[in-house]
Amino acid sequence: MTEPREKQGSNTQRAVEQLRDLIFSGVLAGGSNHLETELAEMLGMSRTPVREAAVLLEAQGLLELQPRRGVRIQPVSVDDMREIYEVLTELESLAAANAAAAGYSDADLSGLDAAVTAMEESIEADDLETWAKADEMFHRELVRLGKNSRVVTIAAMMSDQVRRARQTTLHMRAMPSRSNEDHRAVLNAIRGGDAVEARRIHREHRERAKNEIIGLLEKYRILSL
Amino acid sequence: MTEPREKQGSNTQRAVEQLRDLIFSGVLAGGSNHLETELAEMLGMSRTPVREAAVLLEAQGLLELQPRRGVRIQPVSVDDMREIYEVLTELESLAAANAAAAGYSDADLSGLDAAVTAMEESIEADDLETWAKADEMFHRELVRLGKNSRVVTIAAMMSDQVRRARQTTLHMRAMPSRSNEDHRAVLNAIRGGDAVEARRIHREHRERAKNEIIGLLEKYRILSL
DNA sequence: GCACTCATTTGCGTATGCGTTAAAGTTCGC
DNA sequence: GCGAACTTTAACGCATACGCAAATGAGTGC
Repeated sequence: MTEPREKQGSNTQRAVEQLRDLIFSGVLAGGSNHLETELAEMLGMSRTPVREAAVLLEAQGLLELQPRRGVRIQPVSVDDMREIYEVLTELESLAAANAAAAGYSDADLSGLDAAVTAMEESIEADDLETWAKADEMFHRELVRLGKNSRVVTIAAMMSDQVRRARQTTLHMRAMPSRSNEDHRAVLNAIRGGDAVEARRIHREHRERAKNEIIGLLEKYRILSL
Repeated sequence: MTEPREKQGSNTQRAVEQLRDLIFSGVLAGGSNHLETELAEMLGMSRTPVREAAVLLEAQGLLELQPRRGVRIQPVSVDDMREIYEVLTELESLAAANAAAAGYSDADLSGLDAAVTAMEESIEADDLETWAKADEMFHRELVRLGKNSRVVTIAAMMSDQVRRARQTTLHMRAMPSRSNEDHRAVLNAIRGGDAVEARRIHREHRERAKNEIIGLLEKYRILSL
């Protein structure tokens, strides 16, 4: 349940990072199979650390080890998306409620505020890429403020599982004005110490986000990513 | 995010199972350190599969790999318990609501019913061990009925993290009559298709369970397990 | 007695090679 | 031509060994 060990420079750690990058970017496509030896060559190291990285990434739900068929990159179907968003909705809403109950000062909430502001600016500038980064920052900061390290870890895991799909669909979506109103409203509820309202708003926000991305996948007949 | 690979009889799989048993039973005590070589000897295999098992169990939050200090069994503090129960409460309540909305038949709910009945019987018989098993079965079946595989996996992980503590405190607690009334009420709400009620009852049930076990730890000055 | 330096020990991350076995390919019979 | 049986190939799980570096212990000087 820990983050990958902070083994600065170990080959396993490097393999984890590089494999993640390859998975999120789609270079290693959802559903594709790759032998351990192939990946070891790709990453320029022996099979042992690659295998160890794969075990870890399997536990994170990003891939599946299939003996004699190699490492299968876990595709994410529409149903997977539903599941993932369901978990995120529950746990982030909990975090929002906890954050509201925590009595944070304005300084404590500056990270959230900065993310919302960055999103507002990127919407004005029509810059979806920057918006996406700020969006991610908002959600990460939100769960951090909820002060449950397990929620932080699980939410990160779920976000990772859905990352490729979000990246792939980013430019298919409308400019997320409504989304950011929600973010601002959640932040205000937290600032005002209203746990019930923070939870409610965030839940509705996440439900909308789920429906939007699933709607895109269905519209464009994307069965899985 | 997958269950450990179903590699029947592989040393890694065996190591995972045996280490889990040792951890849950307290033989490998929370906070204790064990070298990979020591564990390899204990399990009668070479270090490679032991290390692979440890990587996996680290990802499940049961232990931590500390270079040169070995494998540290993750102790569970009162704060950890709070976190774990918070996650379980959210996700199981979601599962209860989903199960209620799913329109299950009586046959579909027979597993839940059997668990509740077994608990009632073991309460009559003053048999806490049997009650604990039935309790676990109830919770597992509940999340299964919620039909979100990720919730199933996360809930299992959280339950594992708290397993030693529950086992250790089992005989310190009162006979759980109220607990089982809750179980019966949740089942009835699910049977009646009332998602809001199922969620509410289960949430209160889990809150009570959390407060009870934490109360025990604090009463007996048990700082961590 | 304490702090510093150097030498030794040892634990781990990794590379390599071997044995097992599943999968792929080939051959033969109908 | 198709299916079954046999053979070959190769991927993986694992054991072993090696090199690196962190930790420990010993010795010396103040």
